[in-house]
Amino acid sequence: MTRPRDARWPGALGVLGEVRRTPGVTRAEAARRLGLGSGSATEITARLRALDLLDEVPAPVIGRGRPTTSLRPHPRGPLVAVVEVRYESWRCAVSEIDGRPSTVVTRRHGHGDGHQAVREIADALRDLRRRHGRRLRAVSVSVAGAVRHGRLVQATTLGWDPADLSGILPDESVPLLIGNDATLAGLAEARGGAGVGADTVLHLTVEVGLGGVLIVGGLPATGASGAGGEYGHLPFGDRATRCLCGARGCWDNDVDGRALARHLGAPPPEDPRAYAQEVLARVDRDPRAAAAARRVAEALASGIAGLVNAHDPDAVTLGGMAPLIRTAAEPAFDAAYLDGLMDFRRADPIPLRAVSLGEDGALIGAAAAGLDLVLSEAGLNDWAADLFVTDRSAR
Amino acid sequence: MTRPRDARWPGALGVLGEVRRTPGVTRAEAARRLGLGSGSATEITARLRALDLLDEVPAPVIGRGRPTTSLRPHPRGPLVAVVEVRYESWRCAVSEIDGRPSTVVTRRHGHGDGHQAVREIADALRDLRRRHGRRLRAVSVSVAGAVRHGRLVQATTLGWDPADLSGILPDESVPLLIGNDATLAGLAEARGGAGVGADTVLHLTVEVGLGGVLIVGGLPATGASGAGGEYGHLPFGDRATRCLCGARGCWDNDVDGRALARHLGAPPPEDPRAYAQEVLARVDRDPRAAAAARRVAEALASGIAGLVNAHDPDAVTLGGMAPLIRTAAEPAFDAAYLDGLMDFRRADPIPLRAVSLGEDGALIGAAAAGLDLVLSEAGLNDWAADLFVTDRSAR
DNA sequence: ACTATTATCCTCGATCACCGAGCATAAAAG
DNA sequence: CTTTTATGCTCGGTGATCGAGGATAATAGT
Repeated sequence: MTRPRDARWPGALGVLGEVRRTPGVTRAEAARRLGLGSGSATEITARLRALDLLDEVPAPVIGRGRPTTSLRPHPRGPLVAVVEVRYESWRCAVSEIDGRPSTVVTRRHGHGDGHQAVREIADALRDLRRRHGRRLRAVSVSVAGAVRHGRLVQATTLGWDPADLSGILPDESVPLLIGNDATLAGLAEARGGAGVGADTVLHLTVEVGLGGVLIVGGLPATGASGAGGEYGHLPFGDRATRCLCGARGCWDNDVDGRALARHLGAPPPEDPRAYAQEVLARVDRDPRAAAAARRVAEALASGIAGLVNAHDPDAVTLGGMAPLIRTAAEPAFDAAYLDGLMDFRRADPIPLRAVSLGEDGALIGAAAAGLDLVLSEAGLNDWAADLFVTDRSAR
Repeated sequence: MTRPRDARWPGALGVLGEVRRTPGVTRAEAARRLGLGSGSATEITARLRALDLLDEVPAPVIGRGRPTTSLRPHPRGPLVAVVEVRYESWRCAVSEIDGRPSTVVTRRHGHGDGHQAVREIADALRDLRRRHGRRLRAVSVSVAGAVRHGRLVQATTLGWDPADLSGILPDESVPLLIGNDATLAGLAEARGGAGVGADTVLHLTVEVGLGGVLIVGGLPATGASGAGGEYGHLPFGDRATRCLCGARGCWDNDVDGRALARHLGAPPPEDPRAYAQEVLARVDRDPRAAAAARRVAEALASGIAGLVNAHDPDAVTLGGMAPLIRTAAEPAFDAAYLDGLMDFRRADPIPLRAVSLGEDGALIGAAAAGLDLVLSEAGLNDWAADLFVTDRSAR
C-alpha cells in the first residue's frame, strides 16, 4: 500500500456542503439537490464513510418507498474548537462538521486582565487537544475587537493587550483562526440564520459601538487584512467629534449606550450595553429616554439606509442591541430609514430583519469559518494523509 | 454523428482565463501557471482550436529550446459587442475573447434625446449582427446611470427615459447586459488596471456625482439587483440637504463640479464636468478656486478614508475627476485622508491610485462582463451547440 | 557544419470520477 | 399478499487528466 496522492474531492465537497447546510439531510435528498445519480451518491458516501468523514444512520421513514439514510458527522470525524471572547466572559465549544457547536466551558473574566483569561482558554484548548487528538483540526476564535491578519489589533472595549491571543495555542500543529465577532455572527446569519437565501447580506450589530460585515455569496468581504466590516467608523456623524479609533465623525459614537448617555446629559456609562438596555426599557414612561432613543434610532436607521443605497443587499440582518433600538423608537427608526433611501428603493424597501441565531451567532460563525478551512480541498488532503498514517501505525 | 452532450469544460476555462488575463500568453506559460502537464495542454488547446475558440501562432523565440506558440483569439471565435453611453456621446466596439475592444463607431448625441441615440445604437448593433452573425454572442452596455435588474432605472445625468435601452436589440437571440459605467470601469481596473493583484479593490470615480464599486476576488459586489456601488448616496454630507436621488446628506453633492460652484457662490453649472475642470485648472492663480477645491478634496478624501475603514481594501483606484481633485489640493486631500483613517491604519495607509485604463475603463469592463457570460460553462455549451449545427448544415 | 543543450510538443496507456441502465431491496398502500 | 413507490447497488462506458518516454526545433558552443 502506497501513500495516497492528493485527491481533488469532486462531489465530496458538494455532499459535505449539503450536510453543513442542512444537518441530517438524507442521502437521497442531498443527491437530488446536487444533481447526482444514485450511483455517484453511493460511491461518494462510501468514500466519505471510509475516510471517517460521514456516518449514515437509517432515516425516519416518511412515505412509501425504500427508506434512505441520514448523513451525519462521523463519530471519529474532524472537529473544530471554537472560542468566543466577549466583554466580560468567554466560552469554548466543539463542533463536528455539521457546524453546530456544543459548549464545553463558559467562564467570566475580569475584563482588563487578558493574561488570566488567555491562560484559562489555553488550558481549555489543551484539554480538548488531549481528549480528541488528531480529530481536532482547527481552532477558531471570535473576539470583540478589530482583527487584522489573524491577529487582534485593537480591543479597546475588552481592555486587552492585542498581542495576548497569539499565545492561545502551544504550537502550530493546529491552525488558529481569529475573527471579529460581528463578522462571524454575520457569516452565521447569512448562511443559516436571518439571511438564508440571500446572495448579498449586510449584517450590522450594535454592542459597544457598531460592527458588521458584507457577505457576498456566502463569503464575508473581510478585505485585505481581515479587518473589513468596521462600519462603525464610517463618518456618518459629526466631523468635529474625534472617535477613540482615531478617525472623525464615526457612526460608532451615535448609536450605542454612550450616545444615549450623551443625549441624556449623563456621564459615559461604565457598561454601555447594560446602560442602553436600562434606558431603552423605560422609553414608555420616560419622555427624555424616549427622545434619546429616537435620536439614536434615527442615527442608526439613516446610516443603514445609506449602506443599503451603497451595497444594494438582498437582506439586512440586525444584531446586538439594534433590534432593541428599533423597537424602542419604531416610528422614528422606520421614517429615518425610508427617508435615507434613494427614491427608487422606497417602493419596495429591503426589509431589516433581526438576527435569528441570538447570542450564538458568533460561535456558530466561528465554527463555519473553521470548517471552511477543514473541509476545503487542502484540509481534506491533510485529513486523509493523517488517517493514512494512523491506519499504518495501527497494524 | 450525434449531438454532443453538455461538456464540463474543465481545464479549458482555465486556459481561456489565462488568455484573457494575459493576451498573447504562450501555451507553455499558460500550462505552467495552471499547473498542467504538457499532455493536458496539448489536448485542451487542440479541443479549443477545434471549437474555433483559440488560435495558435508561432511565438517569437526567446532563448534556446523548442519554440512554443502564442494563444490568441480564433479568427472565427466568439465576439462581444460593447457599447458605452456617456453624457453626450456614445461609442460601440467589438471585442474578441482577449477582452480588448476595438472601437467601431463613435457619435455625439444631444443629451436629452435618448430615442435618437438608442435608434442609432440599435442600427450599429444590427449592423454588427449582420456582419458577424452567430459569432456575436453578447451585447454589453455601459451606461452613466443607476442600473437595476439589468435595466436602467435612473439616468438623471443623461436626461433619458429609463425605459429606452430595452429597445436596443431587435430580439432576444443575443443576451443583453447593462451595467453602470463606474461599476464596469472598476471591474476593468481591478482585473487589468491599477488594481491588478489586489483581492479587494475599492473603485471610486467622480463625474457628475460619485460612483464606484467594491470588487472582491475579481467579481463586483453589485448586490441584489445590480445597483450596488452607489457610494455617492452614503450620507457623509449635511443631513439638512436633500439630494436629487431622494435621500439626504449624500456624499454625491459635495465632491463634484456642482459642489465647487456652490462653494464659489456660482449657480449650478450646466456641465459640471467641464466646470470642475475649469475651476481646478486655475487653483494656482485663484485663491477662491483653491479654497473651493480644498473643501471638495477634503469631502472626497474623508469619505474615502471612511470607506477604507469599512472595507479594508487592498487597493483603492480613483477615476474620473478624482485624481484631478486630489492633485489640485494635494496637501488638504492627503491630510483629510489620513485624518479619517483609524489609528492602526495610519502607519501603513493604503495607497490611492489613479486609474490606469483612462477613458477606456468602462468599455473594457463591459467587454469583461460580456466575456464572463460567453466564456462560462453555459456560454461555451451554447457556442459548441451552435458550431455543431453550423457544421452539420455545411455538409 | 556539426554536436550538445534546452525547452517544448506529442503519443499512449493508466487512473479516476461520474453517469446511467438494469436490477435488487425495503417500506407503505391496497 | 400483491402492487406501488422510492431508493440503493452493480457494472460497463465515457471523458478528462496525468505522466513517462520519445520526438522535435530552436540556440549555443566547438
